[in-house]
Amino acid sequence: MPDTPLITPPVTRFAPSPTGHLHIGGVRTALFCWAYARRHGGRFVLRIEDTDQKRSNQDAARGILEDLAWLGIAWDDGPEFAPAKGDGPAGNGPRLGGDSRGVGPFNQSQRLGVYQEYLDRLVEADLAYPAFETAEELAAMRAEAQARKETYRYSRRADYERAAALAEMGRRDEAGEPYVVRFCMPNAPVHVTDAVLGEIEFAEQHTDDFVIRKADGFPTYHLAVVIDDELMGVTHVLRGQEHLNNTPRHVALQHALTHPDGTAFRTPVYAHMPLIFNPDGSKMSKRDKDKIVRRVVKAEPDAQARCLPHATQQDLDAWLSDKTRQLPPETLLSLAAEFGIDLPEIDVEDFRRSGYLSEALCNYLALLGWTPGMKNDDGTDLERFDTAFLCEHFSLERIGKSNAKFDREKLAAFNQSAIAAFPADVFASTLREWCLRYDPELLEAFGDRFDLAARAAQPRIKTLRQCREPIGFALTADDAIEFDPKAVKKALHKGEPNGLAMLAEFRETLAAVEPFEPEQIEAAVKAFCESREMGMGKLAQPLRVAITGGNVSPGLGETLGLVGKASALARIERCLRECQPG
RNA sequence: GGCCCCGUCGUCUAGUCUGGUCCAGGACACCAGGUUUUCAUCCUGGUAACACGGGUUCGAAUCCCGUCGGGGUCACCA
Repeated sequence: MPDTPLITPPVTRFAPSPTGHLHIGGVRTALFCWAYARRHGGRFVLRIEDTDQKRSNQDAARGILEDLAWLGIAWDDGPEFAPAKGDGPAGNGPRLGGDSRGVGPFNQSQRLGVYQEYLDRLVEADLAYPAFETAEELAAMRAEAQARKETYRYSRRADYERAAALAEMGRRDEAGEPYVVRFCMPNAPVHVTDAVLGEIEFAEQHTDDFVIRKADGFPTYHLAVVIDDELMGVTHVLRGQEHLNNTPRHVALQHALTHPDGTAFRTPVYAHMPLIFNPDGSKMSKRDKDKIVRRVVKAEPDAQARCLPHATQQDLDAWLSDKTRQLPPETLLSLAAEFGIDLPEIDVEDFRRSGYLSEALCNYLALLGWTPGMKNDDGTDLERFDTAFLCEHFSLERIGKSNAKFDREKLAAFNQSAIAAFPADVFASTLREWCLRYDPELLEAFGDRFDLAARAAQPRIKTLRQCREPIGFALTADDAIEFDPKAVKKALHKGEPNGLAMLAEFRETLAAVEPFEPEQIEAAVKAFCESREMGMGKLAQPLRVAITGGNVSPGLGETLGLVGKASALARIERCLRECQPG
């Protein structure tokens, strides 16, 4: 279905519930909502759906704002937020959010009065009604239906007396006793037009009279979402396909609700996006992280003892015996560190910590369920692009219909090229920001050689976290380098003259190199080899072994420059002493 | 189980609406070569898919029906 020409600019919204960091699936939803608004000169609203008092918390809400800012997804209306320097593309940018249209507040918990107003009118018009069954009674009825192999559907009892029910509602309001309000689902099929999926008809007998006001007085998601979308002028609802079955409820509510002046609610354009799964087809769940750590902990014999510094015995036992239980993120992190486990990345924060760049993440995610459908000059499909491109070309009609599996390998490939594409100085400062947050020791360890370390690592890593690998030799003490016997044999013992002899000879030359920087070092090695009419490898490989213990390392100049002249000479001396044949 | 959605290489996908240009193109991964002082990068080449069965048609990945498979959802969670 083509996107209809838009007379008025669209308004999209992203409406997470603040129960933790932003889930990777939510990122894509937010990204598309934002891109769609930008593409058509509309507005992007961020709303916090905190109507579940038990699960919502303000730290999580704050975390989600940070996550979005880091990704460079800027909201026009919503909670105010000042991006910090490390917050990706939005860092040091203008303040995010605000309420220039006067449609806030944007936390649903602050809008209770609004919902109650609409709810009252619904009850008054007999489009909704109070219900007094207890949770136990409902559970019993469900069990009964289950036994008959039927799906339980709530509907108003035939002997329901409205006057008596309203009286009871009034009494309970006075007495502060709980009850719920249910919506009268109309007895007719509901048609939904979806920009991705097309026309869908939901037969009336499959949706029951659902709760719209909970016993604690809060609205349910269904009521709140419909009222807020209307009041905030939302024209396009992009969300995951898991919400498809909720849509007839929302459409029915839109038909029933009216503004105080009598005007009707409008139905927005819906676009339900395919879901994202793990490679094995399972759901990408925050619990995956707990699952993998729990498995390791259960398998380790002395696990309990090793866990205790990180968590109380009580919490641990509860967590170990209940598969649905989650440990606080920090605890999980320290346990993972304790047992050397790589946690699967699920939330934005996980990917950020693992050293993925927001550029790569956004690019990869945009491709999960959407393609620009354009070619590069060489005829290959265009799939590397930035968010500016996305904002210019995103369209609902090119959203796919089938679910996707999340492929970390491809993400890593995107990340690697994003890293490689940075100018050296930009990469160094990107890595520095990352280290500041996740690996300050590394920053400390390299000191004024940090930029060189970044330069050596840049072409060799897929994630920022991997930066220790190619330059790890520089973090080992000179006398702690372990010489790999195979490398020693190949590079130092073979040939005539052998590598050790080359090293002994080159020592003097190296000692004279000044300044001791990659370019000068490379030049010295080159000149040395040319003067003897031999290949660079004859000297380069022995040097590698002497400095790093193995035969793989960054460029020679970088490798030597990273340890510094004193260490380089010391390592060569030690190698000469300890790696003699026999 | 009811309802709803989906089904092209291992994975993400182009192509499906408007049937022929598709013995199906790209990307990631994998394999083989090449460049390079090692590694990484880079370059070249290769393996690999229209779920199945009917139908419509001169012709089907593309249209129709059925089967099978996958997913979502059936809460006082969102």
